[in-house]
Amino acid sequence: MKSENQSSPERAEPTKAELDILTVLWKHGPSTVRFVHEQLNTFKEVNYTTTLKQMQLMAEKGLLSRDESQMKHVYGVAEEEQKTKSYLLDRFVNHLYEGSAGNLVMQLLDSKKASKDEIKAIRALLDKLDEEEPTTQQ
Amino acid sequence: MKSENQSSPERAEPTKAELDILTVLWKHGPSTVRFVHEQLNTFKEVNYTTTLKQMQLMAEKGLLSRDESQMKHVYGVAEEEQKTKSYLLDRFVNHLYEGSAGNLVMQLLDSKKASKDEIKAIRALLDKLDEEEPTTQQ
DNA sequence: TTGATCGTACGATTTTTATCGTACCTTTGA
DNA sequence: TCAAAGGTACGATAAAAATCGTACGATCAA
Repeated sequence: MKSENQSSPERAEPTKAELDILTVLWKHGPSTVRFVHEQLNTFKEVNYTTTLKQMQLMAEKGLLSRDESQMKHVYGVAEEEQKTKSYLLDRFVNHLYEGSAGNLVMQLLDSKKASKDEIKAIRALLDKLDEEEPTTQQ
Repeated sequence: MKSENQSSPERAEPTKAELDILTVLWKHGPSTVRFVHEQLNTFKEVNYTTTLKQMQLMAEKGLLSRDESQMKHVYGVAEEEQKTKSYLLDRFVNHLYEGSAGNLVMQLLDSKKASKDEIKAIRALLDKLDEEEPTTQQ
């Protein structure tokens, strides 16, 4: 069984180190500490117990859930990847772009951070949005 | 051998409190500590000397520049607003969207964070990009 | 059965960020 | 001229985040 801890009305902004761990779990799915630790060490140096402690703390905070039915506990993210990212994106937009997603995108496109294919994909998405919902919010 | 800290030349990721200050300066241009402090206090409580110290530190770090020809020093951002934002955006995209601006935009549009007008503006920008530079980077 | 290995738990400590108290200088106006 | 008001400087401290050392339980192969 997963340990439940579903109380997250108050959401915490993941710290840097936490985000690194979340990233690994998003990419690989539920994993052991050992595995996460190895992944982290491909780009930074940390002691095993540091990773362990970090993940324990995160589980406690409700950022991760864990299956402790085996000795090697398996940790997974507590919330949908998209949900969390969406939240972070929201904060980002609010802080840096006065809440205007358009402003952000414009800078993104303007500074050529998007590749051609990406631009194409974006346009396609725009079209799709356009036709499926003539009446949007706001 | 782990890759040593090589990320970027020397740019520091502004912390939360620092970002608040930058935001004020971006919005109002070069200002005195007093003014910034008052702005900050419209949405959070901080002591005057806290703001002062923070700004001094930021100046020391190179995030702000200051004109001390008057007793009331005037602080301004050391770097273009867009340049800094662009940097932050870049980090954000890299961390959360595997460097794919397209992914970010898609989520942005998908989760309806962009208003109709914004979408329109984005499309216009796309068109402009498209015609002016058939040969893009990357 | 036993010791090497691998796992978790968790208290301390270090490092980084944020905040504040206080000293002391300048300006101003009564 | 002098005290109040408002400015900077800066050391200390608090709070938050990150790291590590060590204890100790389980597993497993010899």
